[in-house]
Amino acid sequence: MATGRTHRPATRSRGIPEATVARLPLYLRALTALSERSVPTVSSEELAAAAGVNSAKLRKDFSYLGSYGTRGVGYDVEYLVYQISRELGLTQDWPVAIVGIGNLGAALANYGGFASRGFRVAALIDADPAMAGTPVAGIPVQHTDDLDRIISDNGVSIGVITTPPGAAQQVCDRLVAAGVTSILNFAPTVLSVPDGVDVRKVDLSIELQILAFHEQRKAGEEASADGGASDAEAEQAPPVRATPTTRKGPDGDMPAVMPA
Amino acid sequence: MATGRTHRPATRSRGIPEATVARLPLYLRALTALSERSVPTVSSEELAAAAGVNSAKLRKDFSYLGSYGTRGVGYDVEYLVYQISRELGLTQDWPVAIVGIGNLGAALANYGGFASRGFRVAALIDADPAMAGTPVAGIPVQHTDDLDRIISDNGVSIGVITTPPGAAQQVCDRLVAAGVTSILNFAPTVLSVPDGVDVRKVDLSIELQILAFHEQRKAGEEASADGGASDAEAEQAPPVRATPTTRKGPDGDMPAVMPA
DNA sequence: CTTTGTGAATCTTTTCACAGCC
DNA sequence: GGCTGTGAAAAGATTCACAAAG
Repeated sequence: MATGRTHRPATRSRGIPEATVARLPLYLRALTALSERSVPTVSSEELAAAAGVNSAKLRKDFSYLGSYGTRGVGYDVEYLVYQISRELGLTQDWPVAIVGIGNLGAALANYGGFASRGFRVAALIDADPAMAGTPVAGIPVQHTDDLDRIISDNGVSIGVITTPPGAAQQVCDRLVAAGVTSILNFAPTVLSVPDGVDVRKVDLSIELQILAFHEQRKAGEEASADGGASDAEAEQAPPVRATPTTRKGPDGDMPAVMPA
Repeated sequence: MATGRTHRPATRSRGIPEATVARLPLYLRALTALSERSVPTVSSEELAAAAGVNSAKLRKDFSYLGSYGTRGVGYDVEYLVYQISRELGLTQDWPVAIVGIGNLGAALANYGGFASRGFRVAALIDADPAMAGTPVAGIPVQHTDDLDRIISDNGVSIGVITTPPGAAQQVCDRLVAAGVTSILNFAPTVLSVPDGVDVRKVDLSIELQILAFHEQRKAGEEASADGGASDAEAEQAPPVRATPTTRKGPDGDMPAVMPA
């Protein structure tokens, strides 16, 4: 949902579809669970169920990585864990810096599942001088002034932004200038970055709004069932358009023209 | 990325594509910013830039809602804010319950942008009896035993799960039994829910893994440029497959057969 | 002249269904 | 017999490009 950037116009490198990449972590999680239970092999059907997808999709996804299964048997769990980990680049260590140590930043720093898979919180950075030195999750917070040096010294290439929205773009620019090429943005802002930098966003508010959309549908569905254009639903006086021309909202439109 | 469930086989109701729905909150945010700056109208080009998409996509998206623009002029900001809000169901109040008040749950409870758009934290629920009564973000934490009653009393239809992964499915089941039909899941677990319930997930670890994938590509690209199968990269001894048959990983495969 | 709204073309993703292999 | 791997078909999303409207 986020990036789509290709930092080189979709060169015919080893092309794994983006949708597939986004599911590999899911498979990996399911496989890790099986591995811990010492399950030796798993079928596409079983694994798909554990990952919450259908088996055809899973098989197609795996086919982009190579032929790692055995017909009539399934997939070797350990082998597949290794292959997917390698494909995702998790056989190496990724130092990560979190910028903006408020409630959310601190929560992420404390989050266990973070370190579990190759990711290591290498630095915490905040603009508040009062926080400098205070340890959060055992890691001392450092001041933004030193951002550049902190990034270089730790070889950070992945940055996590948990600042207030107003500071996000500036922080982003500084991270990029310091050499960060992947950013996970929790601030509700659209970040603009140069080509070659990937941004993914996580936005609570957006997720809730998407849920609200569907929720509303469900509520409306109970009442409908006849195809008629139902009566109004305008609880508050909606704003009137500047030029009240021919609008054609498919249904539930503004209730006729209203005086301002 | 998350739901895909249709709780009725994609009935020809007012069909707005899922991809469009996922972008509406983005447009709304950009529009709200314009509204606050009292900008009266905006072109698809400008708005698209502010939302971080291209203008053709934006126009197509809006076309599903109806014809709300004026040719040669653009879109009326206030009018569009209202229309999108209504479409997303944000003209009504959505009481939300957060279950699992650890670091993350508390951070979300404190998160400002939460309340801003129709969402209201109606209840905080945790399994730890010691937390009961303690206020977090001004809201007293209640015990899981009362989950059922809390959900009904507050008319909650959207639940947020921030429990440890082991508890997530159970909490989910209880929420659904109590009447919740939309769930935002922060726990790294695949939730199974009955038809008619929507689940969206937010997973930090997955996002980082996707970034790592692309990051790895970038690093590899510098070195390559010749099409040759490069030499190994196996830092650790990888697991050997049970039946070491003909695998054909497209490149960077396991370094020949190894004795266990 | 400017900018929307939208068919048509293109690209991506998912699903189907079955040949091929164990 | 069971299960993977994959072409081919279908569905969905994005982009193009331009007629229609102001």
